[in-house]
Amino acid sequence: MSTKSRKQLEKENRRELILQAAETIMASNGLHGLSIDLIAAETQLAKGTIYLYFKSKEEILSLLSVKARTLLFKEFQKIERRNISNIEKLIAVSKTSYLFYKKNPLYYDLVSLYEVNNQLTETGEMYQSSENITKLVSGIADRARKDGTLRPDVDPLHITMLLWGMTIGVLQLIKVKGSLIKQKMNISEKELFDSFLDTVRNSIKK
Amino acid sequence: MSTKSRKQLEKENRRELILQAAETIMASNGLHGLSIDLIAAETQLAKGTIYLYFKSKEEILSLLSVKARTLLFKEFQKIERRNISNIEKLIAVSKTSYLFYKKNPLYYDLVSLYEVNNQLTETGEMYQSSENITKLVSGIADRARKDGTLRPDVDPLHITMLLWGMTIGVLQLIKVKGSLIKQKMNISEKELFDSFLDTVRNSIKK
Amino acid sequence: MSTKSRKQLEKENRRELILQAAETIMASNGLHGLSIDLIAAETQLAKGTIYLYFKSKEEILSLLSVKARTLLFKEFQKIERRNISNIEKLIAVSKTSYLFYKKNPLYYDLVSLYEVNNQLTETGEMYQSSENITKLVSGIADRARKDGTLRPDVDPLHITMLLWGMTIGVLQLIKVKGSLIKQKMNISEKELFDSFLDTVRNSIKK
Amino acid sequence: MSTKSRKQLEKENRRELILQAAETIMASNGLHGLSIDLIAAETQLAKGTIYLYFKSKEEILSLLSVKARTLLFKEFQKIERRNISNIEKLIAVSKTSYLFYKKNPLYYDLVSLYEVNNQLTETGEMYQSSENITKLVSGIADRARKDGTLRPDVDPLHITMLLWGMTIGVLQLIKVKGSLIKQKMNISEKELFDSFLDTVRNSIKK
DNA sequence: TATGAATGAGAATTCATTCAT
DNA sequence: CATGAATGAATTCTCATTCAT
Repeated sequence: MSTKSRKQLEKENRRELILQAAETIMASNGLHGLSIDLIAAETQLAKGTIYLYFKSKEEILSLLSVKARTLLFKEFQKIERRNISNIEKLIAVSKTSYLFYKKNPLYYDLVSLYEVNNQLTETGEMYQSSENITKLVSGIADRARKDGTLRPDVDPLHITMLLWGMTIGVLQLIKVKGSLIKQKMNISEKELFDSFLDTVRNSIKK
Repeated sequence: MSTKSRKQLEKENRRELILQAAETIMASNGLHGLSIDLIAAETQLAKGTIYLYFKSKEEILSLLSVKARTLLFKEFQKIERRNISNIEKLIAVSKTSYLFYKKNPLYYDLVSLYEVNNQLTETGEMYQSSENITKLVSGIADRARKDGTLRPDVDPLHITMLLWGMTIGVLQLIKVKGSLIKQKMNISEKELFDSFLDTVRNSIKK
Repeated sequence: MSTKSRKQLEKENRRELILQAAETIMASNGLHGLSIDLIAAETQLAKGTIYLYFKSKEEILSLLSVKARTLLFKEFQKIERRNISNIEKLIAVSKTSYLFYKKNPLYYDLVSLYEVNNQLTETGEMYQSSENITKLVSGIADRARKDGTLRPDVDPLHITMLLWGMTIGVLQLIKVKGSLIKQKMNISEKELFDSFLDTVRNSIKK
Repeated sequence: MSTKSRKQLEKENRRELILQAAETIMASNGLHGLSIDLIAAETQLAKGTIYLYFKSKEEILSLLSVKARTLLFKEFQKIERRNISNIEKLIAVSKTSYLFYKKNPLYYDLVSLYEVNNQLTETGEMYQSSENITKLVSGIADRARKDGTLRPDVDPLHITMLLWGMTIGVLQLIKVKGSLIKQKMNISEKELFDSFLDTVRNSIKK
């Protein structure tokens, strides 16, 4: 489809290399532990070189955030192809988010970074990646409404947003307090999240 | 119970003074706008003095977070005294969180700071303040279970944690994306949050 | 006189292209707004290529300074052809400098750059362009001396240098403080410069 | 008059130390050769310490510029007390500038820094120091007008500004081209400047 | 010749924390 | 207890110049 010159490809490789390094660093230092110095050290590149490929640190974060959302989006697309009811697809959106978080904690952080931090300004691309997810989920919700599996008093667009918000919130809870909950209440992450899914199901299923 | 010496009391006054200053600063500069320099300026104390009362900037944030939770806890206590069904009290927990967020954005940020940021380590006091809320809410949930207004398949402890997680998540969503949602989907904050309350109600009411 | 090979000519074209680009950039960004990166972008040449034609950024500035002086020199040549007394021609040198400054602020900056900044080292070519102006002006001064219109106690060579120095100084004053002078003292640029011309006339006219 | 606490004095000493260091550096590296790093090295202070005393590098430059102007101003004040005609006092302003430049080339650069560079914004203090000089000189010019020694067609305010501009210009010329002029034209700095003084005298003396 | 990726030494500024007084 | 001067590592970003291809 796209015929890229060798130059172009090499450039993209470098970008990818740098993004990889940024991921590695964030994976061990946390989102806020990223600095250009560390990226330079990790990639064995000069500091200035980083700026040949990205115009600012924020751009790097942005792109990783988009990447993470895109990956999540792809997971969501797989749901669409499953042979389950639309209402179960909605539930699957939450479930998939959970699995995504378990598999890629860093990516999950990146997805929620811009959901949680209102200092940063979303770029067009970021907005787009967010929009894609919204559209996909609201599509499912619409169909669930039409096939009568969604409670009639639930607005498809509202539940789309709420599902996202609630899921992010519960995952944060698990992430930050998970071990405490396990220890003090003897509730495992898995159990708690399953309860969440039941809760959601109860609230939206006709 | 505890007989505090004059010194002890003075020490606590100073601590209070410093915390107040920190609040004032954050109220106008945002959570990230807090610095020890600014606290020193605001309190007219020397920078070193701050460190006599608090071992780090993080401790100050911790304590304010505790304070914020305590305030929220007090709001929750008022719910207990209301003449509504236990199930409605559970809903009221979410609703109260929303009102609290609208009234005290700073406190709300402080409450969620440690829910959202896993770099920071919770102190015993912080844990306690969190525990208080949990106990209060789970108490309501237990009673709702006993009086039969809570769905029998909903675990009171589970729903306690989930309610908290979901609420925080939806409030974050509103906070960060609220204006976008209004603009693109023409859904007001209030509407969305009301939908959330309905959603919760649907999912827990027998 | 000089028979240049095609290569030589092409090389000169490239140099010219680069110098043009530098001018364009400085015209919109100011003298300090020039960078090799921008020149490369403007010329569509690679950064390294610039260094094949000029050994440093400083050389480019030097040459533009020469060009600017050459342009000024040409303006001065027109004075020679005018049908006015030699003493008035000397005054016209200052006047012309003012008009040149108003018309080409960038060129004027370039002319004075090396008059004002002693970090930079003048090249032979730069010296020559400066020399040309000096010779032209001192020629006028000599003739003014011979035809008796120049005060006899004024050394032609001295006044040549001084006229240049004073003019540059007054133009700098106008450039940097012009608006302040207008505002605080209500003296317009034009008025001030006319006073300067009168001052000069007074001091050199017999 | 002013009773300063020991603290205050020490603080001022530190500021003075830093300013001294800045001067030393600029004296050897030129005005543009100043950096916070170098100041830190020269003073044996940490970089951050510099910022305890000055809010920015620009403030340091500003203050040195003010200092230089103030020194020059003091020299000008001595002129007022001399027993010479007002017209000769005006000439003495130029002469004094020359001597000041010869004695303190760096200070001279600092005085002209803001006369020559329109990037920088003058602070109130800077403006004041400039104003002081202007007032002093225009006072002399006014008196020269009143006692009839100033040409009646010369506006005192105009000549005040022009004298300053012309002097700066001629000193720049001497500074940048002085050795060249000596070499090529065999005119010494001193001679040239004396010619300048004659020129000024011719133009303003009745 | 031409390229342009890579360099890396700066640059200014911030700020939590320490420690001698 | 109280001070506040001092620290210095960290941070982001720039840009003239070089050099392998």
